[in-house]
Order: sequence, then structure tokens, then C-alpha cells
Amino acid sequence: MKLSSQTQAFVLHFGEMGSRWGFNRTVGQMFALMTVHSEPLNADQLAQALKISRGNVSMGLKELQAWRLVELHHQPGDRKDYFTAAGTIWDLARTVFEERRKRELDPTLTLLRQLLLNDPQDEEEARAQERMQEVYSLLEMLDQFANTLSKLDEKDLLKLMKLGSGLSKLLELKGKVTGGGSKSK
Amino acid sequence: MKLSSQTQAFVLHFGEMGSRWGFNRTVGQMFALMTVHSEPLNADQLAQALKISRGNVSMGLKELQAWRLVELHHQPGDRKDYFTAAGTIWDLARTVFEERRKRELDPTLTLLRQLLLNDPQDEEEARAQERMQEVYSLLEMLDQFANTLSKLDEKDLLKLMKLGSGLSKLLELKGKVTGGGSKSK
DNA sequence: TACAATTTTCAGAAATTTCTGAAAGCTCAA
DNA sequence: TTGAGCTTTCAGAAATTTCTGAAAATTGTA
Repeated sequence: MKLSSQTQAFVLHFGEMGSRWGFNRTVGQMFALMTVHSEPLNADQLAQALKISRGNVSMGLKELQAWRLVELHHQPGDRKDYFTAAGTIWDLARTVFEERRKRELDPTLTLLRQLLLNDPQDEEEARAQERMQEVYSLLEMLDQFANTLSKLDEKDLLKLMKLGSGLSKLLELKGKVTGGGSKSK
Repeated sequence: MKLSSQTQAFVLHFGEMGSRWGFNRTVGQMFALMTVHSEPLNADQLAQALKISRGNVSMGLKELQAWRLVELHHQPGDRKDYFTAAGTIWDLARTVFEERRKRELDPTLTLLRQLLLNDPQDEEEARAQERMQEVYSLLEMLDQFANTLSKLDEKDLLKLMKLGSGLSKLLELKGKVTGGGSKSK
């Protein structure tokens, strides 16, 4: 399989960006290729197109499955596994968003909950705990907000993201209209 | 300077998480320490507290300055540079958010704009470009949304993040109340 | 059951990133 | 202008991550 120079560039770029997005170069490349390629691809095709070893492809696919970013298919009369990117671009973005939340926020929230259980032993420790509490509150809220966003359907998400400066206007309305409605807990 | 076991744990954790947040272990540790420590710290104190070399501290501080996460101070009669985390926890979170947007989104948007200028040479390339266009549209919107969020003041951000399920209710109101108001371009 | 096709695993190699520490560079008071 | 005190730089070392490829495991078919 020969990649067009467009696809080549796209794939290489996603490889470079991979580490910033939470996966390594070849995983990024594999994901990019499956995203733009309309047909399902098997491991040999991936290895050949990206010029990487068969073993590396196997590991990469495992990783992408852990991220829930790929889908397994089978072709009749062919024992090979074929893969595609899982769902629409929106689905993919949502999945990346959720997985990153899980990986970047949850472990820290867990640790901070732990640490904040202990009583501070001196002044300096008390001050440190205050700051940790602030970090915790903020991350906790961010986590819940991310969770709320994840649950919105595509229509609402689109609406929200397109609001622009309308967002703060809408926030002003909050309560005024519904009479203090959603007290969310 | 001796770190309490609390602070020690916090610092080590931020070191581990560092790579997921966009910086390396020692940079994460330095940032964590400055975040919980109330007093400004100089390079020697950082090196000693974290048991890392003076040179590494210097590089780390440079990195944290590039992220705009630390602030330089001077003590009267002392030629050393002293550093603190730049601003409140909210300020810091906002800065990390903005920097990450810049690093994770901008390069990809730039590349995709480039690639989409070219005319597709065949069917497969046309299909690939369609997908790239979808990726572009989504990332572009995300970028603008992130930008909108960055501009909200703390009060509004808090309000938004606390909405929970109230968010979709509020979105339903959009337009109905203001009479189609903010058409945002 | 036997075996051919395929995938997975994993030890070691290669590549990349991070860290150290000595030397070079700055800056300011005298 | 000198030199003490401090910071930065950067070549090479150390640590970590990623990748390869051969061997082991798995799976479906005859």
C-alpha cells in the first residue's frame, strides 16, 4: 500500500504530536492512518505502510484497543484481523477526551484525597495542605465538568462550542429565567 | 530544607504525572514544590530539596518560565533568584490550559490548513481529505471553545463548571429567551 | 490431532530523553 | 577592572522509552 504525500504528511505529523496526546510515535501514526483510510487495515498493511515491525504493530494495536480507538473487523474467507478507527471523528474525539481525563486527572484526585485525610503536623504543613486542598477542589470540579461535557449529545456540544461570547451572556441568564432552577446538589 | 512526607508524596506524584501533563519529571517536581511551598525558593534550595543537580534546576526553571508558571523575586541584600508559582491555583490552571492548547492544537491546525489547500489527485485522496477536513473542523471549533473558556472570569467559569445537568437545560433556553440573540458571526 | 496462518510476547538493541557537573558567562560591588 | 557570587550552557553519561525480530502461543480448518 502506497500512501499519498498528503496522507504521509498527516501520518507523520500525528506521529510527532503523539507524545503530546498521550501515545508514542508509532501508535500516533497507526491511529492517523486508520483515521484517514476508508478501508479496514490489517497488521501487515500497517507495518508495511508505516515501515515498522510486525511486533510493534501488534503492541500498537493493543494500545489503541486499550484507548478504545479502534474496531476489529473480519473479511469473509480471511483469517487476518482488520481494523478501523472506531466511529466518527466526533466519537474519536470524545473517546480521546474521556481517556485523557481518566489518565490525567483520576490518579491525582485519588492521591490528593489520601493526603488530605492526614492532620497537618506543623504550620508549614498546614499551609501546604491548604494549597493541596485548592488544587484538589479545582481538579475535582474540572473532572466533573469534563464528565458533564462527555454526556452532552453532539447537537448540544456543537451549540455550546459555537456560543463564543454568547456563553457569558447565557450564563448571566442562569437562574434569572428559570427562577433559580438547577441547584445541582 | 526538609520536606514533610505529605509534600514529598505530592512532589513525587507530580513528577510521575509530569509527562502526561507536558513536562518531564523534575520540572513537574519543581512546579509541585513551588505550588505548595509558601516562601519563594532559590535554585540551590530546589536542587537540595529534590536531590537533583544545579544544572537541571536551571534548565527546569527555564522551562517553567517558558510555560509562564513561575515568577521571579528578589530578596533585599541577596543576589540569588527566588521563584514562586505564578499566581493563584486558578491562575496556574488557566496558564497550563492555555499553554497546552497552544502546544497540542495549534501545530496540527496549521498543518491541516496547509494540506487542505491541495487538490486531491484521486478517489482515495479525496476521501482522505474529507476526513482531514472533519478533523480540522472539529479541532478548530475546540480551539475556539478553549479560547472562549480562557476569557471567562473566575466567577463565570465556576458557574459554568458547576452547572452539571443544568447545562443542557440552559442550552435549550438558548435563543428562546433572547429571541435568537447571539448569532456569533 | 496435525498444521498452517496469524497474533502476541518479550529479551535485547536502538533511539530518545533526561540528568550531571564542570566550564563558561554574567553581573555587581568595591 | 577585578573577582566573588550566581546562573547558564552543553558534552557526555545515565535512564527511560520504543522498536525489532525470533520464538511461543493461539486459532481455525481439514
